[in-house]
Amino acid sequence: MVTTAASLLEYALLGLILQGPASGYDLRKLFASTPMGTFSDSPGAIYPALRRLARRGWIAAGAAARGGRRRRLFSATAAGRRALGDWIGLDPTRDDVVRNWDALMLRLAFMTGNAPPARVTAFLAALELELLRYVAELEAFLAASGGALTGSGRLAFESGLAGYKAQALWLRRALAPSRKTRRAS
Amino acid sequence: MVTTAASLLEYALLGLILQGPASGYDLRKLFASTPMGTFSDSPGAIYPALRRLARRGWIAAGAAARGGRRRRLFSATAAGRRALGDWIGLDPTRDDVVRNWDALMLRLAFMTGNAPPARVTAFLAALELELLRYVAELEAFLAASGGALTGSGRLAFESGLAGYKAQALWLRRALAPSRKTRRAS
DNA sequence: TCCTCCATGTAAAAGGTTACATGATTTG
DNA sequence: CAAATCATGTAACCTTTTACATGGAGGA
Repeated sequence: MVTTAASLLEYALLGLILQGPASGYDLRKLFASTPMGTFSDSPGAIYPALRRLARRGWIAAGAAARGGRRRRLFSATAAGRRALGDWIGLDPTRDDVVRNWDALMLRLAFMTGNAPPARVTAFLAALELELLRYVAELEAFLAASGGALTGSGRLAFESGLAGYKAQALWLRRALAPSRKTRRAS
Repeated sequence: MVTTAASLLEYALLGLILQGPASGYDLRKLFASTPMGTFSDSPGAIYPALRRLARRGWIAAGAAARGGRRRRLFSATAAGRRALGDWIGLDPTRDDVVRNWDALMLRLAFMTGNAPPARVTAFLAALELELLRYVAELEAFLAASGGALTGSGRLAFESGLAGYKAQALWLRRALAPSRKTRRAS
């Protein structure tokens, strides 16, 4: 069964709710006060997204009434857990690397606890492959037509390249333990 | 006069057209075959965006008919040049760093040729300030509640941090020449 | 009581994605 | 001539942004 994909915000909300029931307001605060701040904390995005998740049957609202204050606590359903698992199971593509890096990192962030531990290293290894391929592409571009880059244009390009290379280094470090294990075994 | 902001895609198109007249197809090919590939090359995005730019008076379509093939060549207007200059003149904010890094790099890329050379170093210096501030925030978060980060969650966080640190390093390198000059003067 | 924060929502507008449509022109 | 490519577009759908709206709870 292939469930149609949800938006990145929806997956972010689903993943957070899977770590424990939460209200829309809780989630907004989370986005406003943690490194998850890359997501918008605007109610006009979050409440409709929660409703969509509920309509899909991935989360469900429980009656709260704790303390008397009006609050809608959402919990994840079994279908929700499965949906996140499916999403996490997607392999990184070139397009992910170029245009959806955020989605890759969100999938990674939610892996522990929602997928078998081996999934993490498999994901990282596949990501390293795609990333190194793309870095090679960028360097080929630089070699071929880098001379045409003007002053600040070149700077911007170098910023991008430096960013991708830093991720490659991070990946090598993150994969080092598992590689050592494999070599030793 | 404050012109209302345009979308990032619109600024990308405007900046490219400022470097020389281009058709929608030219721009699509550019997005499909260069590191500008972070932008979508879908006609459903580009052609409407070009029409919006034309309606604003930032670009204008010239009759082409070169070779007989049907092509609409767009050229930038004086108003377009001014609009891009205004946009480039915006200083980097925290929000830019956290959620609009792409826009920052696009502004930087278009600076040479569309703004006085001093603008580049001023921009980079302001960016360095915001970036270092944000990196400090992230490290404070790690120190305060980093223990709560689960396995793969921690990895994702570290990836982000590594990325920002790499940009900080890139910025220091990019600013090194101008700092040396200032020290010497 | 007044103000602030908690908490949830709605409505309009705009932009992008996806998919489809259409013709002209090279190229094999 | 057929197929691929050039070149431009349109329409439906979905999500996000922005701004506004509402009402209860708690503190000064």
